[in-house]
Amino acid sequence: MNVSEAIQLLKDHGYKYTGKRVDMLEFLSEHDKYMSAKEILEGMKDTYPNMSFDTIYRNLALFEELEIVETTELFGEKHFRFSCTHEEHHHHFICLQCGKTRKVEICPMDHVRNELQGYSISGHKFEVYGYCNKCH
Amino acid sequence: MNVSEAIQLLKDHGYKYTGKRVDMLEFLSEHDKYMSAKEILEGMKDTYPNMSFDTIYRNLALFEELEIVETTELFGEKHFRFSCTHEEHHHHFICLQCGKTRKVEICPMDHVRNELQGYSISGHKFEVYGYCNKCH
DNA sequence: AGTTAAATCGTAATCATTCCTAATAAGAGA
DNA sequence: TCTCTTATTAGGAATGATTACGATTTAACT
Ligand SMILES: [Mn+2]
Ligand SMILES: [Mn+2]
Ligand SMILES: [Zn+2]
Ligand SMILES: [Zn+2]
Repeated sequence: MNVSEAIQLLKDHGYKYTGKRVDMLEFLSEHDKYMSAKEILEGMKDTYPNMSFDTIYRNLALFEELEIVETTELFGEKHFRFSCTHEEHHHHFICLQCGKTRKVEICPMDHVRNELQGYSISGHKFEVYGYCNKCH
Repeated sequence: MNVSEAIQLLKDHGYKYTGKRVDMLEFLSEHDKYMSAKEILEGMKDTYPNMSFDTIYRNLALFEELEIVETTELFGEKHFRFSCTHEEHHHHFICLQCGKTRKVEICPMDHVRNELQGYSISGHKFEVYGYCNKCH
């Protein structure tokens, strides 16, 4: 996933092309980290000083629906990052200080499916928490 | 972990023995599932019709601190279940309909530590979501 | 340029969780 | 058992993230 692909995805689904959406997508794609709605709004302040929280949340929800972003819960708040879905399925180490992520290649699901035969599996989450070199 | 051990743990840390705490612990230990604060309050209604949300949240926070319960985020709300810490480290399949859990023995961390050398790892989460036999 | 529906702003409402204060009760000691 | 101290609790207010809403603006199409 990159910004152009994301914009095309929006168009394909009949959504409009707006400067605010492009800015959000660019901001997200430039940061390899999980960010809260507030942080993302903050990042828009330069170009769009009066951008509304409603716009942030509505667009993030849309991005999530189209799998343009992936989300997780950190410190009781929803956090968002640009999707890694172009790459092969993987998970993340997440720095609890700065939110930065690092790929973790191992996915435990391959081994788990045997263990859970007969269950209807719809998803899974695997995240490693800690502190990156800069924040340690 | 069982109810007696949990009560002893509270005493050891200088906390008082109250009927409400015992009831919460028993209710939690009787249910092998993740529950919200509201569900737990609801479960207390028979014996303590006027129990306050503050009491629920305060005691749950205390239980969490003493590792009597373990928590996760489901549907945007914090959920709690009686701890499995007496057993060897493991993870859970969680039914998104009824909250029931099932042990998953595999823990991916053994394989991951090599991948993340140099990082300071403080925790991890691995959960499998889906629907149990009854809810499927 | 005109039309239409989506997008946005600003603000109000919602909902889970936390905070606060006065009243209550557990535990320790006399 | 009585008293004292301090933790615990109820009830309601406050907080903070997220969602909903009506009025206005704007992208996309003709
Ligand atoms: Mn990634
Ligand atoms: Mn378990
Ligand atoms: Zn996986
Ligand atoms: Zn593990």
